Amino acid sequence: MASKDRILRQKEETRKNILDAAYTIAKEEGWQSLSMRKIADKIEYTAPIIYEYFSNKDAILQELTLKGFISLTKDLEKAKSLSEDPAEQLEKMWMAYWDFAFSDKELYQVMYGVQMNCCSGRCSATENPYNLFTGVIAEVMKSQNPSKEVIKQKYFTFFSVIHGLVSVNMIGNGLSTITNDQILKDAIGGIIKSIQ
Amino acid sequence: MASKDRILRQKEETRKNILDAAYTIAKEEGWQSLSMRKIADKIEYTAPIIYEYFSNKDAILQELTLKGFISLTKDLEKAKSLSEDPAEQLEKMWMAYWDFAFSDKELYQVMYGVQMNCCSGRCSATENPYNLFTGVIAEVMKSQNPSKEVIKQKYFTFFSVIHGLVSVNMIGNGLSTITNDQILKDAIGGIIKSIQ
DNA sequence: ACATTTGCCTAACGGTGTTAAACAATTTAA
DNA sequence: TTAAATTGTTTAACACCGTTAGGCAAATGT
Repeated sequence: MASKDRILRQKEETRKNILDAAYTIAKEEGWQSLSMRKIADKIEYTAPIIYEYFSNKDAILQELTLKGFISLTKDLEKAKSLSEDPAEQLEKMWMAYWDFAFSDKELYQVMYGVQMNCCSGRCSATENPYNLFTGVIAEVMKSQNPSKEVIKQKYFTFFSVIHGLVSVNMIGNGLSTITNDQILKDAIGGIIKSIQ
Repeated sequence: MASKDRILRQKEETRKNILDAAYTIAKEEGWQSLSMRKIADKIEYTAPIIYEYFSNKDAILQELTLKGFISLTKDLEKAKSLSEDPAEQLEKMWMAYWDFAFSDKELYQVMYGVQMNCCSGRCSATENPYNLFTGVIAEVMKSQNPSKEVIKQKYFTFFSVIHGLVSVNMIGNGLSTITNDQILKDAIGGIIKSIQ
């Protein structure tokens, strides 16, 4: 029966619709006002239907988080491919990270719990950006034969700076875009120089 | 009638009790599970009473935020007083900031919207830490005659690094305390050196 | 003593996430 | 083809949330 396939495709589609609806609502009204009933409304169903696709609301957020990390990883890989020089790669990657945070603001919020209580459980895809960055950092530092621990430490230094800057900007601080750009480039450049 | 005074004192006490109860519940179960009815339970009243002291739940969070900034400011002033050298003052102040974030974790969360949707409206006390820090930064950089804008920028560089590191640690990252301390001291030291 | 204010509570409204039960439609079996 | 079983979907409900309105009882003022 080929109709089975069609039904399966349809099921997959509603699943996708639920995720899309959730993300759309979050973009339009913020995560705070996202509700199961609103999602149901948007996909033209009633709320309990959603529970046949996701075990609860948190599972929806978790799946969006996963999608976010996949998307971010793609951006980072693309940025890396723009250069051959590790130091340049690193700079471009963090810039891509920064761009991601603001072009997919709500996704970033749910991924890192900015201004919202995100799902605690972490998926394995979380580690993809980590692996990408530490790989390039290792390349930049290779003349120093750094330990895994040192690389990890350097990564978190980078991450703290960028994530801090992102958070501060999402909460709203009264800094101009130009100033932010300068802080960002200064910080990234500074750390890269310090590890070379 | 001196009984008026007693009643006024009692009213002030319940107000304080509400704030204390809210903070206690947040510490015990997290901000997410804080509810008006739980607060009422803890102070042995029913929920509507709270609205005679605070216009709504957000007002409670806002007042706790205010208390947080006052407390943080006090810590920063104390740290500053430990040294006469501006650069040293700056280091000690950021260390105090770090300590505050973890000894009053929930307060920090509500102040800066980490893992929760904090109240958007900012009180004037928010600017107290800002003024303290920029004052000392200006002192450190005084030989360069920096503009207000530059000082602001340097402040936000500091802030981003520290707040980023704090956020990352509150979300949970798998870094040891020692590593964090090292990153923190490296970062603070690095920035101070870069502005001297 | 009565009238008024005050303190506090119960009940309710509209919302939330989530579950159970009922109904309708479709597929399967006889 | 008709009866049975399965699937899709909805309605109703539960327990909770923030918040408001109304009423009761005690304390206060006159």
